[in-house]
Amino acid sequence: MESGNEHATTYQYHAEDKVLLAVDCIIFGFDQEDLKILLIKRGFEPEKGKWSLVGGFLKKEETLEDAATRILKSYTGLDDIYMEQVDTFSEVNRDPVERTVSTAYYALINIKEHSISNKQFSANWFSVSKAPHLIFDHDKMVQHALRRLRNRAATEPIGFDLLPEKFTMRQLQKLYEAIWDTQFDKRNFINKIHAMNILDKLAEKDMTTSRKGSFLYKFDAEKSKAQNDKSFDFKG
Amino acid sequence: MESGNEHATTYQYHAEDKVLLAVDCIIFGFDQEDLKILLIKRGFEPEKGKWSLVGGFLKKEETLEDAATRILKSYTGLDDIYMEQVDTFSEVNRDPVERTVSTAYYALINIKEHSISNKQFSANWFSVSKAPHLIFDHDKMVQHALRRLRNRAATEPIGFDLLPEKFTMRQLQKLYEAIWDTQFDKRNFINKIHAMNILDKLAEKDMTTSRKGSFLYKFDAEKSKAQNDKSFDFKG
DNA sequence: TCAAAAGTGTTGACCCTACACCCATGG
DNA sequence: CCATGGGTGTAGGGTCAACACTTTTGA
Repeated sequence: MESGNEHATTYQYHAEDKVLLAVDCIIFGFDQEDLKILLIKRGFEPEKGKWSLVGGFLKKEETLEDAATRILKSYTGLDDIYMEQVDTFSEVNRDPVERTVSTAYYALINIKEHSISNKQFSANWFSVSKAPHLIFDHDKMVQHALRRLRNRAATEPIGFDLLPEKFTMRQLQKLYEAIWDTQFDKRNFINKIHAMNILDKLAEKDMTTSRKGSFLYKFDAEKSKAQNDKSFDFKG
Repeated sequence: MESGNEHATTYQYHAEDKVLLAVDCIIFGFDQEDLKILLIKRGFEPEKGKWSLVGGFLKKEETLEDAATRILKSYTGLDDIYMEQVDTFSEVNRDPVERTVSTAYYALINIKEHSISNKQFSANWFSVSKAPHLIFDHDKMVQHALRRLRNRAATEPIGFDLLPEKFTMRQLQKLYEAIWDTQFDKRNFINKIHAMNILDKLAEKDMTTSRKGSFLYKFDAEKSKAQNDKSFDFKG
């Protein structure tokens, strides 16, 4: 139901207030070590030069998802990034220039496999824990997105595409540790992952990080699908 | 970050498209038996006379939360209902009249303790499982809200205020069964609830449903607070 | 031969599930 | 005395967390 002149029986949408609708993109990235977030330097007043999320305004003929995709690409060159909605922020004065409601989207990507081809806006990765303060309510948005990400990581095998195609258990563990900002016992971690039965262990080893070398694994989409109904439940 | 004329260094928000922003309220209620949802009859074209969620447009000077509260009150008389955001729906043609983006909010209330004082819009409770088809994308909104509600019920002691102040285990079980649309074993249910340690068992019995009578319980806010950190985890 | 990372199993505690019978009472 | 709903306990299996030592090999 949408109504305006409440309780009227004849109705004209055009009597209603219209507002600016924006999207802001919280792009998390992983670089085999830290959970990072992508920020750009705001190119106009107010708050020109400050670090900010990638964001922009919704156009009349696109969905919020489309807007997020378009805007992300236009500021960074990042393409084909699937984002999920986080929340919509509507504090009246969240943007000092003009009433703007903003819907936040997030994604988690592999830093190495996506290049920031547009350098114009100084797009840059920051450790989540060391990121600068952001403009407006963007810090709050990041917090919400982080919560959402963790929820997600707890219930679905998220993030195997953040790693190289072949990865070591150690790398996978680092990813989960970065997402949860904590440490896991490696034996328990491996057991948990094994129990999920969604990986293939390869014969190859990665020799770059130790003399002994560590076995490589691959995410197995088939297996994962087979496990789909069984509830995935990774608790930090 | 909000931008419009992308990549411009001087910037005027007013060049941007503005759209109508609506809120739709998914009000779940419980009547000691079924999980219900509150619908009203749409009073204007298009889809006049069809069942619809309670909804309306955001005004410039209010937050979405405020709008949800105002609109819910204006159509039903319901007051003091705390709603949570579900999602924002932005399909370009979701409303055939005009481009409208809508943010859905939900709440869970005790039907008996809140009266629908405004009869003008035929506000009516429907069993979630037997509700009529709704206009626009409202069915989808309800599905999202239901998912959110279950998530919530799984991780927090939700819904004790849906029951009378004093309630029986049987009633509480019915509530959880309604939310999850399933059946629980009563012994296991009681054990689980006891383990949470958030209820007081009273000396009184409710004699209305059986000859033996069943003990009444009360939600104990103190205890609940004490358990707060410990993770609550109710799995259907 | 040593340093550095990889790999590996077990035990105890707890939790969850499945399951069936007696109790109290009003009629 | 009986029909109805209320109440109760346990045993077995599975899961989780805690925990320390051995292996490999390049330098």
